[in-house]
Amino acid sequence: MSEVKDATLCGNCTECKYDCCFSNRHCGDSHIFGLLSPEELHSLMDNKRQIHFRPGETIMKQNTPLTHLVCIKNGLAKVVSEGPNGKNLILQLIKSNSIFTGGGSIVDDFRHFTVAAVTDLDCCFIDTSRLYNLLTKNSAFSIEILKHSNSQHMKMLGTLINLSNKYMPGRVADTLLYLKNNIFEKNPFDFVLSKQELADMSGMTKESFIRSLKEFEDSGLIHHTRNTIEILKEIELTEISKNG
Amino acid sequence: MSEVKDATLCGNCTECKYDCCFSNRHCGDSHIFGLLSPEELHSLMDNKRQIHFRPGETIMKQNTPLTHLVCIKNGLAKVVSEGPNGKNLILQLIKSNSIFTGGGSIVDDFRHFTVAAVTDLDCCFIDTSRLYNLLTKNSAFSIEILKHSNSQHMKMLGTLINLSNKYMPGRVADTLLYLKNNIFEKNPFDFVLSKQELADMSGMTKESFIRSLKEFEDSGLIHHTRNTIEILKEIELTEISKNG
DNA sequence: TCATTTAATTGACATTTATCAATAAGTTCC
DNA sequence: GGAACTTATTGATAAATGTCAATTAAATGA
Repeated sequence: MSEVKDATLCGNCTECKYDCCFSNRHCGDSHIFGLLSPEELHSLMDNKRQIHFRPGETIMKQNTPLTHLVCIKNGLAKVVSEGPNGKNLILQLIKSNSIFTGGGSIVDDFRHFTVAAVTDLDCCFIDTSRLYNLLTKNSAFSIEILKHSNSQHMKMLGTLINLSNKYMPGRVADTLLYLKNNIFEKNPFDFVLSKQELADMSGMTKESFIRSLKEFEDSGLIHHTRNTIEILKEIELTEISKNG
Repeated sequence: MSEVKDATLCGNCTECKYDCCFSNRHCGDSHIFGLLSPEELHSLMDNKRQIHFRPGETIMKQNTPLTHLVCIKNGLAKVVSEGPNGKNLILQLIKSNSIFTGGGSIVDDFRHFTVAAVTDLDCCFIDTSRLYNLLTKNSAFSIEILKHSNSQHMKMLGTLINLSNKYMPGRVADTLLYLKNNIFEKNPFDFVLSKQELADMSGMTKESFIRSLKEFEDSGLIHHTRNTIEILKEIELTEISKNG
């Protein structure tokens, strides 16, 4: 983890014009930061720092105090719930231009998840107390934050309900479709994730994941090499996902 | 489902003094409604109606449009995710004086869960558009709503992570401790829930739940009759819950 | 009260999934 | 290029859990 050159510090607004949250004024699909006035935005971004992470590095650690939100400029991150007995569950992946609030914000102010870099990644940290301060001042902004928060949790619940309702093939199908349609958005796609990580996304052991993948390959539903997966029969795969 | 006498309609503020959300001005542990001015509260409760439900009746049905929030005055409700293949998962129970927003509010405005009465139950419905209207006007209120929303989801995620990380004995132990400490708050406790429902809370079949319960009985951890459960060794049970 | 229905329990068995061990393939570093 | 290490794969087996059928107990309603 290494800090980037001074220019990324928002000393004044002209300089940070090209900075992630400021330049395009949104994170992900919800245009959260677009609702702020230049002054408000400045107050939020004032002491923001952009940090680079290497693959595998931890960005936020579960159970530590939640003092900052993270805003991902580019790269891919994973949200992991570290269970007892070393059982990890990857709840979601976070792409470029996304803000991640971490769920516990406002409630108990500690992190319920670990967030780690999957690829090389640049992100910035936003002081939660500055954010909370804005919530009282700009209601359109706070509604957008509420919306973002609810949206995140609904997605996460979707994942988790899938995990507890479906057998392995359904869960693997879910993971593959999620990777293709939501994360990499092409087919075939290269994946940076290890088989262990894919298994952690699917709530199973890596051995089981590999076996399931092999069955899909044998049935002609997918084609995979070491680092790429191609979905050949998406409809059938969707059907498997539905039926659990 | 039957509507109660006119007095519960908030025609004017004097009359609804004893009504759930108005009289004590809070729902559950977060004093959400206490942050509203009398006028704001009135605008929210204006067309509120209190409805009685019989055990088993559906209060909100999954996948229907989310037009109202529900505020439970007394009785016990269950929040159910209805999965494919008829597999239900009870995500949480809701006690008296709780507001339930249903998660999808503001985001997609349809219900992601079914809510059903477990016992006889009185609740009132609050128009979401009126609530959203207040969000823009009263920032303290909207922050409290955000807090409540986050809190709900964190609890739900806790449940679901338990479900996907633990083996059956751990999940059953969780359910028993949850019932004792969070819902009925006494020991032994009578439970109104069927074994099927307890199994749905624990993410397993009723047969598996019963077997697990029997093992706990044989080990002297609990004592249970048809409709009551007594936790005899809470520390051991907590240990089982932790170890999965 | 008895007949009918529903819920709870038990047992035998099949299926799903994890675990452990062994091997193969790829990476890294010198 | 090769040793040391990590990751991926496969197989054999055990453990966890679900399914199905049979039985018992309780609740309901005429």
